[in-house]
Amino acid sequence: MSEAQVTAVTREHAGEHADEHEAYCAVEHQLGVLLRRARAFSAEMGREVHPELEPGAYSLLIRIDEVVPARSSDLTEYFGVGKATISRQLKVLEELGLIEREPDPADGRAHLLVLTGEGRQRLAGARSARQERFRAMLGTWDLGDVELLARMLGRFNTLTDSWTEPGRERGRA
Amino acid sequence: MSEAQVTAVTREHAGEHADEHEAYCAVEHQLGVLLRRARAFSAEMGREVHPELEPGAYSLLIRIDEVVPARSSDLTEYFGVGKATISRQLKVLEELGLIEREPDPADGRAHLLVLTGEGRQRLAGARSARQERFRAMLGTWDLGDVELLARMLGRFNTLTDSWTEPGRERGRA
DNA sequence: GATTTATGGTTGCCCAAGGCAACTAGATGG
DNA sequence: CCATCTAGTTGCCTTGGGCAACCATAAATC
Repeated sequence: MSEAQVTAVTREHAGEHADEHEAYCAVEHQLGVLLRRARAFSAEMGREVHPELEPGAYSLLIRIDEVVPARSSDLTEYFGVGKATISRQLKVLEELGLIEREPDPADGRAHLLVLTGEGRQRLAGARSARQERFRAMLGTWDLGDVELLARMLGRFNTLTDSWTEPGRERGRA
Repeated sequence: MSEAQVTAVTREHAGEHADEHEAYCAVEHQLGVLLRRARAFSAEMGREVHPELEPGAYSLLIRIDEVVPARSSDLTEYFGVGKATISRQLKVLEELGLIEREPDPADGRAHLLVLTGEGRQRLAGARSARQERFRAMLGTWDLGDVELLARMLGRFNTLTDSWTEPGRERGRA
């Protein structure tokens, strides 16, 4: 059993009361650090992947590849950012020839997003390069812990997609 | 035992081989989403805390409070961002009367950072407001899982502080 | 002790990500 | 036909942050 789990299980049988506050505190703290480093981190990743592929582009491509055919609004919802941002980034991706935007036959306002061959190729390259970086970082971890981290992040993310809808454009109230 | 742990432990006894790739992939994916949402998240937090206290300021104050007396370079190292950024943000905090910068008696170049009474007060307010938000989000989780999330994030963060030193100013090579 | 080099911080200039608002164009419903 | 709604685009703004140049002090070397 991995380091993290042992500690967790131990604590679970201890005082579940005063610990709560401390636990929120700890999450808040670690998340604070992570988010502060977010940019540097993304940049670090992005740079090694492909200079032409800017940091933000990558996750966008991933998503477009995952859900075909994607629509702009899907992406805004998924990432919890405004459609303006997505629109601009898509424009760049299109100019780089990584995606194509064909008009949605079912809805004249919308566009369907697909990766071009070039896009798919670059994505594959970027993906493996990134995964290499992740392996380099997480390689010393227990496999279970890596999976655990992914799962915890995933669960946290689902929390945030609830409150991502209201307010400040995005879901547009 | 919490949901997350059960799954992890189960998998740990399954195929530890092909899973590795998948695990890195998953971390990468979830982290991508999280980082994309980072801004919105911080903003959301910051706004409710105190309008006068901008999002980024909070974590800075926390750190300054934690390690007294703090020096600018401590903060740059801790957050993994350049000293320029920190310097600017400190200036704002000083103007808001939340911190004071007194010259370091031991080193004429450096400044020692301390929270003012006002700063300490605002920080306390902000802190509890934020924790309230975290409770609202994580409240449905098992206590063990909250602690686990904090721990996993913490471990991940320690990974990144290794590679935060080289390159792009920060550690200045 | 004077000169070089290193270090802590500040500032100017730039970029990227994102929000908001105003707008266009197609869709829907009266 | 007109009103309203919705998908995207674009202009303008703010934040966070990097880089480089710079200043002042410290250390090191001669």
